Amino acid sequence: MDHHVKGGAPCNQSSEELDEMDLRRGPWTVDEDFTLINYIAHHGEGRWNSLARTAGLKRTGKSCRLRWLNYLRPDVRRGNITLEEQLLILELHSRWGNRWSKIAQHLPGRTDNEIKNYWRTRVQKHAKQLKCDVNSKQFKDTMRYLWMPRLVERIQAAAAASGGASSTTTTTAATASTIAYHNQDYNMDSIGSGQFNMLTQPNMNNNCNNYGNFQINQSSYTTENSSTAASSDSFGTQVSPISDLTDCYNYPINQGNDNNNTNQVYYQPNTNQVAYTESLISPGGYFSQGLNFQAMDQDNQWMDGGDASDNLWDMWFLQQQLMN
DNA sequence: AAAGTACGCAACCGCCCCCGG
DNA sequence: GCCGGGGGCGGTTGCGTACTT
Repeated sequence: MDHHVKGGAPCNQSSEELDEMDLRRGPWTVDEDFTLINYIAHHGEGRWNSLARTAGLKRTGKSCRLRWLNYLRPDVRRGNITLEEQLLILELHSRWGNRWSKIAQHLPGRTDNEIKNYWRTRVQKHAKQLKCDVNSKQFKDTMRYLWMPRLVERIQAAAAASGGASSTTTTTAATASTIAYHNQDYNMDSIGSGQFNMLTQPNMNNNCNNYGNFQINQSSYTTENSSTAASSDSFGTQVSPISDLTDCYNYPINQGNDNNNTNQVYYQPNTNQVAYTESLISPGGYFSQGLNFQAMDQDNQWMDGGDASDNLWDMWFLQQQLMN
């Protein structure tokens, strides 16, 4: 698609100027991407307005910057938000609110835009379903006491299922949790490092599936034998690349992240061993309110792909918790 | 099969801050 | 101190696609 939309002047430029300069808006073409990449490869980034002019791009500097940062950067990661990343986003958002760029700094390769989109499309959706404000204490408590512990359970379960983790699903309360987050090396064999190598592929998921190696060294969560957590991840040994908050209460697992736009240009990320350590969990533990998730797991397939009645039950339960 | 709806996400917009002249 | 350009950030929009009826 080749939009050539006019109107809506960017900063400091009138629409007449835009017309005069024949600036383009809308989706970027492969040629434009290539031009931008090559220019930055030779001249570096920054001074975006002059960059756009010098490179011959009929785009605003802001548009170039955004395209580069959110899409073309070699180390940018897009696609499935892992369970670990979801947990991080929830935690960091509870700390900082809508400070997307700040949150993004703690998720290597993720952009503020993607995190913001995730929050709006996933988290806010659930707040809406629960008929409460996303900024309300009730909703924050729901995240803290329901969703985040479940995410941790699933992370642990996935790690245990993979056979490479020493953690168990039975843990005791501890003072703090330290989560080490390591990127795996990306396969650069086919593309050669240090250059901008373009490859067109239907999606990037293959590059992301094994991305997270999320270790929970200590846990504040008391989950005990969570059979559901172990079985809820239909993707077996991997930390599910396809998941979101929906399956925290029996909504069908989102099969989104289609990224099937074969016209787009993707890059193999070349992030190498980006280590992240963050003390995430507050000493009090998420289960301080004594919610019996195990019982819910067994009786109601908590977080699993239940049927409609399960959904209703879970919604009812959540609302009861919010009432308390 | 077609129409309607919901969803995900790339891109844009406007505001703001910083910094150099 | 003022001004203008560059850049960052959060909010919003609109399109393509998946899903539902």
